[in-house]
Amino acid sequence: MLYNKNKIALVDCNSFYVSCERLFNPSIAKKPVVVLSSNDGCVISRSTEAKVLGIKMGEPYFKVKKIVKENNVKIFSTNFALYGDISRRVMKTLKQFSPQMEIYSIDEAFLDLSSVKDESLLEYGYKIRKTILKWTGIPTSIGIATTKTLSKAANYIAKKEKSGVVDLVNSKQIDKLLSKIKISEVWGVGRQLTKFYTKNGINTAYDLKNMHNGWIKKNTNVFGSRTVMELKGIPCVSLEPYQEKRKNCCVSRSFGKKVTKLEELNEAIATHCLNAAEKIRQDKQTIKKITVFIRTSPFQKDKYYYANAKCIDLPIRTNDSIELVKQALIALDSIYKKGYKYQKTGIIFSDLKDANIYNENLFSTINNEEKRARLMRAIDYTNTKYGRHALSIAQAGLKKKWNIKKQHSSKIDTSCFQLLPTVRIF
DNA sequence: TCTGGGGTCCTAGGACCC
DNA sequence: TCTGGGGTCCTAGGACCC
Repeated sequence: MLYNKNKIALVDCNSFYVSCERLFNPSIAKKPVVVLSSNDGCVISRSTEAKVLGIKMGEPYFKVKKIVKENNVKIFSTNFALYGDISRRVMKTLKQFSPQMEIYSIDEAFLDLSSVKDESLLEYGYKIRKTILKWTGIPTSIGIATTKTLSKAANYIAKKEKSGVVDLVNSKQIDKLLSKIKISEVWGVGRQLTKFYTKNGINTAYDLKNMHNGWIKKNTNVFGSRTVMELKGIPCVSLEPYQEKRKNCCVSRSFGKKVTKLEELNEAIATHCLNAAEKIRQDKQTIKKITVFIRTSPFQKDKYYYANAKCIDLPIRTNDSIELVKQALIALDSIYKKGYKYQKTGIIFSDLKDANIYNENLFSTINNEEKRARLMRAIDYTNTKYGRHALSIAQAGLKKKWNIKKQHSSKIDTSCFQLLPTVRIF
């Protein structure tokens, strides 16, 4: 039988956000470092040294403040402009190693290595790793296997090994390695499935691999079934080299401090709406549905808790900021209740389609449609050239008192000339 | 005091039709 | 008194990912 085995590598950047901060700050190399989520809320990236101190992924910052202080852990607020740019460089470098590549997230990508000989896979992995480190300064781990799920597992092992590369394609050690992986660490097994599997005595990736398909199908869904097949080495999830356009677009933020007034919520929603509209225009898309949601802190689940959302089905598809803000504010007004301390608000655009599909709107309610499209282009152009929010609309407000907290930002942006780090030579 | 943001896919159940 | 069966489509909510 002539049969081409899949060979898939998963390349994953180590502690990606921390590594990005370290690029321009040699003094924090080998020190405990964490990066916080938006609003300095949770820990979302940790250096190895910080992990050793017991700081957990996703933990609220206020809960680890003591450890941070006692151990002089370096803290950074998120700087997505920086991480996004470094990510682009990593991906561009990676692309040279395989024409078939799927960018899976900001810090990882699947590579099709089917054209590499079995015996050369490990060596090829080392070469990729070395090149990425040399060209971008970012350390990576690489797992190579015959399915995506197995390459994820290989990557998990690689993260713990000094060499940083693990090849399972011809390995006789697969079962031994899989039995070292806790069930909760398997790709596709989240909190609920972990609970269910452990209850049924399935504690490792190896245990799961050996389950009968019938039992899995009966007790879980197609997802669960797929994961087990992939662990057995049968590919069920294919590599997707072409990035499809998004189907939804969401912009939401927690407030820097609690908000009670409708006027401030209006500003926030208008601001989020403008950001989301800019994104979909960039992708040349239009939308049909718009959802606005507000909520108080979910950690206060009593009479002080309130959450609500309103979805508006637009009469015509559009990506016009002014029209979208108008509709969003109507939606917000319908769900706003006085007397609550709001913690977060956001906007979701759904039913996205390519703009050129519905170019002509027979019953357009927006007058001078062509003129408005030109206005949007002018706004986008100005904001690209002179910085975000250079041109906005009045409803988005100027003071933005509700805006997020960001107390520890490195303020470096490698895609903006003014925010490049400077080097002084004495 | 202080708990992120942005996605995808699946499923159950309701609305609706004949 | 007795109230079908089968299909599609849509939506909200849940689970998962990083």
